[in-house]
Amino acid sequence: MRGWCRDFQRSCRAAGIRVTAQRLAVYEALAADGAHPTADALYTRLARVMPGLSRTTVYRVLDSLERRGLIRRVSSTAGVARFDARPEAHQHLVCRVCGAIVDVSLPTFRRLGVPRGPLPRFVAEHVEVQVVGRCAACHGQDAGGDPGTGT
Amino acid sequence: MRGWCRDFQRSCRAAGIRVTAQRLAVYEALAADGAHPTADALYTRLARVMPGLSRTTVYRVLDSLERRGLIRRVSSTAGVARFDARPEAHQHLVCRVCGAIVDVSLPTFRRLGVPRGPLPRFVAEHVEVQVVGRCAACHGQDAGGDPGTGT
DNA sequence: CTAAGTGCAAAGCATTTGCAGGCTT
DNA sequence: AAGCCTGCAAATGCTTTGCACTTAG
Repeated sequence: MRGWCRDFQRSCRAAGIRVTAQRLAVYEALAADGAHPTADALYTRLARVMPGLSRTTVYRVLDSLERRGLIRRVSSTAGVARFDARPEAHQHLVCRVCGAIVDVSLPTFRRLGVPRGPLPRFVAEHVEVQVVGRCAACHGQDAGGDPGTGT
Repeated sequence: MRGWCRDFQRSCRAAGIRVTAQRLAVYEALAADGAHPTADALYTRLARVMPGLSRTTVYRVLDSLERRGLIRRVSSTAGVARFDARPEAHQHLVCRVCGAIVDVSLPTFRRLGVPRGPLPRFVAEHVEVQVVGRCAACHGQDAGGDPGTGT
């Protein structure tokens, strides 16, 4: 219940960025949320406990952490950015209607790493696997609506 | 050089949507472009040959085709929507800096289909595999800039 | 004929940027 | 002390919506 904090501070120093209350807060909130929150979701949650926090800062913090590889921006079919602090390899179920993202661990993909073959002028960093479809709430529609909350 | 047209018309009828000049044009332009163009890129290209075409229409056409499954919205880490008309299974190299998407065919993933295991209240439609990293133009930066054009 | 599709202009959100302080190092 | 970070407000950029007209079926 305290380890992540020291680890995170170490990571920040190693990455050459300063340890600020905002970075700590955003990282903790993200790590505690398994639903791949959006920047705005994190802001809303944090603003309650950290008045004065700016939405801009949340965006900037997420951006800087992603640049140093401390968190990931998960790719999605919806237009809003979603983030992930979980380092372990896992796959995503993404609903093409409401954009919800759920973690899964599919044995078939579990041990597939970054392909070692010659990639055309490209530096591979990691592989993302997404099962695209429709979640329970969105089953029935073809797409376009927003029946689920996506959380 | 004419087959796609009749096939597309048939698909539209089967999907219950009308065959219009705009739909034909957008679909043809998308199918002819291997770079996973954005809605705006398609609009710009088409506006030259089809004056009066509206950007709104391009968005709406892409949306309706995606809803019926005639094309796909490819998931990406960047904020702009990119589309794909290629039905064959393939994987994507996505640059996390400039958002460029390149097709690849990785033997390891080639024959991996939608997992048949019990997915938690989810209707799986297809699987997407992305190798995230940095393209040649963006190598050197950590992220954030826009050195490449992404096309 | 009639409902789906289109164009235009304006609105809507998510995200970014400029600038003046504030706080980590 | 120096410069990275933050907050605020305004700007940007992609995408959607309202409305009246057009056109495929």
